[in-house]
Amino acid sequence: MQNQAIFLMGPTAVGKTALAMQLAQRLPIDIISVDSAMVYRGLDIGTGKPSNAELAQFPHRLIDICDPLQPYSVAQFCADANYAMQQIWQQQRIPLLVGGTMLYFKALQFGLAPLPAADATLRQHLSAEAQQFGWPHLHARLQKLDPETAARLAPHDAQRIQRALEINIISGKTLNDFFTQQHETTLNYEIKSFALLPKDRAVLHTTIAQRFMKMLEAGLLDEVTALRQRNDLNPELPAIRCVGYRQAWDYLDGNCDYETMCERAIAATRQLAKRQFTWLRTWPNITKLDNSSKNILDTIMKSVLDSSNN
RNA sequence: GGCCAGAUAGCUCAGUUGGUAGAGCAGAGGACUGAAAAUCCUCGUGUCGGCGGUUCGAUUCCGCCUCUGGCCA
Repeated sequence: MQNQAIFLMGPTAVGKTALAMQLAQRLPIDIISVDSAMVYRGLDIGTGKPSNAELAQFPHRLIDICDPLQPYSVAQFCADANYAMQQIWQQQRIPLLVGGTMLYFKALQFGLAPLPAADATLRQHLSAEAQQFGWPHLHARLQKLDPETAARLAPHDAQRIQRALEINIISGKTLNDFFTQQHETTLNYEIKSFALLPKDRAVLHTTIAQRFMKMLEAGLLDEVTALRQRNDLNPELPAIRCVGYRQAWDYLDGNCDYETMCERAIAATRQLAKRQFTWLRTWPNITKLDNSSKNILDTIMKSVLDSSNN
């Protein structure tokens, strides 16, 4: 029997976590979180992490594995997730990968090129240079070092220009040099992919707004205040750039009023959901499920049990 | 009640020396290889508050009205 894994994707606030726990109650599965924000310790309320009680009943791997001071990465995720899946199969169980970080799913399923790792010092230098001369200036520099990549990047795409330069400076090679080394990954397991989607966008938008208000009631600002009191974190860090945390941090800096902070955080959440829709719209071999329909559990369980019997 | 300032895109506002208008935000679509809850690209027709007047032509000038601020009574 071939190993199998269940991938459960979907935009923020559709109910992925609740569904995952329902499945865990009915099937021999272990949950792996696919979420670039839940990896950080101390970011609980704003990331919609399951409660301690829920985590005790349904343990999630890859939650609370990283300090907010240290950036997590897609490559680290692939290593961690593959390791976790091996463990789960050894126990004769099925991994359920659930979350909304679509790049992580993509990298896990389709692989990554053997690129050099991030270099914090080099990034600092490049950022300082960009601060002074602007990203178009660095884009022009990339044009000389790696014209192919420069051609497909916009002059203000700070993050990708920085990464492309970083790779070139460290290795002397272009991005395409690495991409051609990337051979198609052959997975030793079968993936069952599901997308949990809302029946319509307006409903999701309402849920998103209500959910943020509940997060505030649950003490989101206290949580952010505690992070600020560490004195070693700053808004440039990936953890503090997370939706909700970034806006709350800015509010606590005194840069906007409470109402504006709420509006911005909710809008940022909607925009996150929109980007997740874009990934999902053309995702290959995926079963799309309406989160308001009754037989979601049956659909997934039938699909999983069918392959187990083959 | 009188005076003044406003009324323009879903929101905040700019503008047209009279030729039917454009930014930011929101929204929509898209891209995405070690920061991805990130980063970036594309998309702007709306009785220019209402009714009249002047004019070849009014969102723009004039009058009245409605509404919203502010000041004076």
